[in-house]
Order: sequence, then structure tokens, then C-alpha cells
Amino acid sequence: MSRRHTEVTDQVTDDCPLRDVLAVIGDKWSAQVLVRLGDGPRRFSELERSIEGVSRRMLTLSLRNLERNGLITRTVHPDAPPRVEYATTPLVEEIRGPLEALADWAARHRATITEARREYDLAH
Amino acid sequence: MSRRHTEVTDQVTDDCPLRDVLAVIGDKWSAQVLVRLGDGPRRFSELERSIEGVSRRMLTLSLRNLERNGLITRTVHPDAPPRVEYATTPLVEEIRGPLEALADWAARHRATITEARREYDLAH
DNA sequence: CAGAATCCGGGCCGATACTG
DNA sequence: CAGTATCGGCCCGGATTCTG
Repeated sequence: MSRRHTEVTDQVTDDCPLRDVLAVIGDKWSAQVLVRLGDGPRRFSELERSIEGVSRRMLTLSLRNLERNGLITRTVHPDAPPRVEYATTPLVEEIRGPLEALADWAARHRATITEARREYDLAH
Repeated sequence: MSRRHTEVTDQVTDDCPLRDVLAVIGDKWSAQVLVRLGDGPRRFSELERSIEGVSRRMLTLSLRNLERNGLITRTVHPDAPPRVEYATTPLVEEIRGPLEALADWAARHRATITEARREYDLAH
């Protein structure tokens, strides 16, 4: 029971670890959320502003999913107006390195990949 | 012209490198393909057998997309029966490390995450 | 401010059938 | 062997509207 209310993918069911990580942070926004939270706790609206193009809905969904998987915490401060802060758990520290390595890689080879794509499209 | 025939996501359009990588290898199968090809070139059917659960269709789509982005090469040997081998390009070597780091992380914290999930579901 | 609820189009992905 | 073609379900994800 406890019918799922998120739409983000579930399942640690299969036995491929790499598939598991990507099923959690491989979606459109989660990884960026983790990176943004790398600089310290952030409020909902701060994340919304700093992550270019994310909708309120998807940000909420991503945050819920990350929280559910134990990668971030959500703390509500009893203020008016409401203030909610998100922060990464220690779990995340261990993948910050690899994540940044991937980002670096993408930044360095951006042009190469774009070109490879153009060539492929020309030939097919 | 050159209407897209793959269904896998496109766009290096946005300016977030991390988003770019994940748009290419963050889908359901591509990362696993890269890992399998890490041991050396492999034929289509070898990949199909070694990657648990992949359909012929999705494997083809993933391979085409990886090829298009310049991450793998596809070489057809003029034999009968046909023999097609896929291999990673040098580009990929640089991310093999980070990718394995992610897989390691997932393997190590598998239980923790499953537990976090159970708790979250109980509380909500 | 920080969401929840709903509608809805498009694309991911699997199943199946067919081909050089 | 290594694909392609087609159909269809389901879910991702944006837009919009409503709430404490």
C-alpha cells in the first residue's frame, strides 16, 4: 500500500548498481539539485531561481524523491512566511567528486560531442 | 531535413554540463553499455545477452545514440552471417573512473537507501 | 513562501512481427 | 546475426490553478 505519489522512477529492484544511481539522480533535475546544495543548505525558492528552467512542480518532485532516498533532508522552520530548507546528507559527499568529474568531462568535450553529432546527422 | 529517427533525448542546448552528460548516458541503458564495452569490443548479440533485461529495440536505440555522440564506434565486418562490433572511443576512458565510482557508491549504500525509502514511505 | 492538484501532450520503452 | 517497423501503455514533465 502507500500508493506512490511521486512520478519519478522507483525500483532498486534490478541488480545493476550503476542503473540504481542513475534511476535516482539520472533524471532531469535531481543531479543539479545535489550540486546546488553542495554549497550549503538552500531554500525552495533559492533552488527554484538558481536552477535554470525548472518548474515548481518538477523541483518539488525531485526534492521529494531525493529526500525519500535519504540524499537530502527537508527542515521546516516555524515562521511566517513559511521557510523550508533543504540540505544534503553525508551520503552525498561521496559522490560529489564523481559528479563533478562528469560535469568537467562534459564541459571539456562539449564542442567535440556537438561536432560528432553534426557529422553523424549529415551521414544519416 | 534529417528528421530525428532516434527516440532518445537530444539537446546539448542548455548550458549545464552535468545535465548534458546525463542527457546522453543517464537513460536506462547507455551507461551499462559503456561499462560492458569497457572490457573491449563486443558484438550486438553479446551486449544483448550480457545486459539483463534490455530489449533489442532499446539496445539498438542506445547504441545509435552513443555512436551519434561520438562515444562508441560501430564497425561492420563483411561476413556471412553479419558481424557488427561496437567499441568505445578514447573519449569514454576519462569517465570510466567517475562512472565506476558511482556504481561503487550505489553498491555500498544499497541497504541504507532501501531503508531510507522504507522509512519515508512509512511516514508519508 | 512553499507547495498540492489537475490536465494533457509527447516521448520512453516494451512486445511483437518482419527483413537482408 | 543484427537489425527495422509498428503499435500501444505508461510516465515524464510543462502549464495552469488553487491553498495554508
